[in-house]
Order: sequence, then C-alpha cells, then structure tokens
Amino acid sequence: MGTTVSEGQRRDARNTRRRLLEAAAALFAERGYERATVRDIADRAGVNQALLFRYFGSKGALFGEVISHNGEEQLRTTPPDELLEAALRGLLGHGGREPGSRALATLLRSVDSGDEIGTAVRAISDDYARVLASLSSADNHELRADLALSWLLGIGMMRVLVGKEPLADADPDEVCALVTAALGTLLDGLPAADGRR
Amino acid sequence: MGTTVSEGQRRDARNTRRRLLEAAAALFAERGYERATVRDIADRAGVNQALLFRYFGSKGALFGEVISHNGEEQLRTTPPDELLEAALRGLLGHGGREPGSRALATLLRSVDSGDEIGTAVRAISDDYARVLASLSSADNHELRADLALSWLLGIGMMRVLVGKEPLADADPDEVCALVTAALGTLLDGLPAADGRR
DNA sequence: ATTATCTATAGATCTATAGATAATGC
DNA sequence: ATTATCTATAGATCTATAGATAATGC
Repeated sequence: MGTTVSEGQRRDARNTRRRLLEAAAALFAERGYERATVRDIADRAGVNQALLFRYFGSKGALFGEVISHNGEEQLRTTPPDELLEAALRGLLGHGGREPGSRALATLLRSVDSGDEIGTAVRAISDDYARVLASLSSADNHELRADLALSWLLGIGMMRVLVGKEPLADADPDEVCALVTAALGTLLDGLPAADGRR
Repeated sequence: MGTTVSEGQRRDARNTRRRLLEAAAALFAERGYERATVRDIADRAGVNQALLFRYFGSKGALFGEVISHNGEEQLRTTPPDELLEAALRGLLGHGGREPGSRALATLLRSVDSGDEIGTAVRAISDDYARVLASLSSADNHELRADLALSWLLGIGMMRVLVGKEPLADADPDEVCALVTAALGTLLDGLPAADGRR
C-alpha cells in the first residue's frame, strides 16, 4: 500500500528521489540487495515503484549510489585509528541511525548478488582496507588489512545473519576488547612470527 | 539438457539419490543455496528435476542433508587442534575434492536464505564452534571460539565472494601463518588483556 | 505389476517498460 | 505545456506437483 504522495506530500522530484535513497539504504541494510525488492523500497518511500526506475535507471544503480555514499561517509568522518572499532560497532549494533555505520552491514548482506553488485562491494571494501593498511608498517600490510576487515565482516555474519550464540547476544564491549587485542598484534607491524622470508 | 539416465545408466533409485546428493553438494558449495536451482542440480546429476522432490521432498531438505553430512565428515576426521587450519585451508582452496572441506564454503554462501536454511547453518556452526571452544580454557571460551570461526568465514567471504585483492590471490600458507598466530593468543586461554571484571 | 523416470504446467515471484493520468507553473 | 506519478503488463525466473510413460522383476 504505502502512503501515496497525494496524501500530504506535494509533488517534488528531488524530494521523491531522496526518499527513495533513504528507503533503499534502510532496506538494503536490513535485507541485502536481493531480498529488498523494488516494490518494498518504493512502498517504504511512499512512492510508486515505477519512479525508482525513472530516477535511478535500475535497482543495481540505486544500490551503487547507496553503498558508496554510506561508506564514504563513515570513512570521511572517522579517524583511521578509530576505524576498526567504529566499523565493528556499526556491525555489532544493528546498524544505527547514522548512514555511515550501515555501510558494512549492507555490504555483508549483498555480497554474492551478481557482477554489478560485486563491483560496488569490492570498491567499498578497497576503500576500507586502504585506510586499515595505513595503520601497519609490515611489508604485507595490505594483506593484514584485508584479514582485519575480513574478521569484522565475519563477526557481522555470524552475529547478525547466522545468529550464532553466544556471539549473537554478546556484549559489544566484550567482543570489541577481544578483537582489538588480537588485531593489534596483526596490524601493528611486527613481522609475522614465521612469515615467508 | 543433461545426459538422461537412458544413456548408459540402468534404473536404480539408490544410485540416482546418491548422484543427486553429490551434485547438490557441489552446486551448493559453488553457488550457495538460492543460486543453485533444482534444475541445475538435477541436470548435473543427469536425472530429471522431478526426481529431486521424489527423493528428498524439497530443496531445503536436500540442503540440510548435504551440509550436515559434509560438516560432520570434517569434524569426525580432523583432530580438534588441527581443525582451525584444516577449516581455513578448506575455505582458501576453492573447496577441494573431499566433501568435508566444502562444508564451510557451503555455509558461507547459504547464510541468509530463509528460516529452514538458517537452522541448518546454525546447527553446523554450533558443531564447529564446540570443537574450537574445547581448545581454550578461558572463562569466555565459547565466545572466543565463535570469534575464531567468524574470522575463518569472513576470510572466505572476502577472498571467494568479494574477490578482494591482495587477499583473493594470496598464498594460503601466508594467510594461514598470520591467522593462526593471531588466533593462537585468542584461543590459548590467556585472560583478555582488559576484559570485563 | 511395480516403480523409476519424464512431461507439462500451476502458481508465485521479480525487474523493467510503455503509455495513461493528473498536478503543477506559465 | 510540462513533467511527476500511476496503471497495467511483458517477460523471465523458480519450486513443486499431478499424472503420463517406460523400464525392470516376477
């Protein structure tokens, strides 16, 4: 159903576009790319489903705009040495109000949704990993950053998607403490204990 | 098309059932639950798609049989203190020949595919985590085990699903060395550096 | 005769588009 | 007159089932 524009809203293309973007951001974060249908998004925005195609061309293009916007927002507003914890907390809380914190949750649920989506997901992963890599001085710091990012996403997956206990209901502070302790030694640039020489 | 049974195969319900199971194991590991269609599975098995429902009832029931069988095989044949590395290598190689090593890859691609699938995924996650938890003597060893398992799955996700470089093409030995070093301190039972008291 | 296998199709989705309708700005 | 919005539907999937066909065992 979804309240139509005629109830209370004036016609306003820009506003409609913005409402679609916000509804899409929320639904992609909650359900991932494939399970958030264009009809659900349009209903949540209170507009007709055909307008989504008018303003964004395709569902995939809308997704690209949502995820890159949210990711760039978190990266822009978070100091590099706080990114690890901020991103993890964004995943541990169900994705708070601020759009930035929903970026990785969206990524998490939308991996494996076709080529176009994969490209967008890989791009935003690169952005996060680049910042994390800057924290380490090891020669393989890019790989270490990928592994750190992998852990965050894996934790999100087990907690939110799988619902594995006790992780699913664990205190975010306790999780954070364990993870940052273990990742500290990974990123701080000590040479790998027995790495390839 | 898929070679039909009339070409070379005798009629044999048991054999047909087994072929369907093997085809399903391969396709679920490659594509996950949703993208592996019943028609693809039947074609790969060389039998008609209707037989899948005759022998397994539904696609979801077939999935449950596949994942629990493969998971239990790896858990039964791997000593607990080698499980971490074995599971990780199963994810790093594209899922080798042995069915056991494909269990986590299948899990990875099939999370978030509805209630029935979620239940099967949670069950097999519990089995893995229980073994990992036995390696630690910390008071929160179950949570630590969940975090270790999360890392493995996250790495699989970034490497196989996202295709993030340099992780995607990294040497499995190098990845293994970094991960086991960092996880060693997590699981070996030292109290968390600043854990909640 | 029994039963393994196949054909055909119901019924439920989903994205995307073409074209009709109706609210705004001049 | 312009253009934001809506209606209706094409076209592509997918799971599941009912009932027909054909290979086996007695």
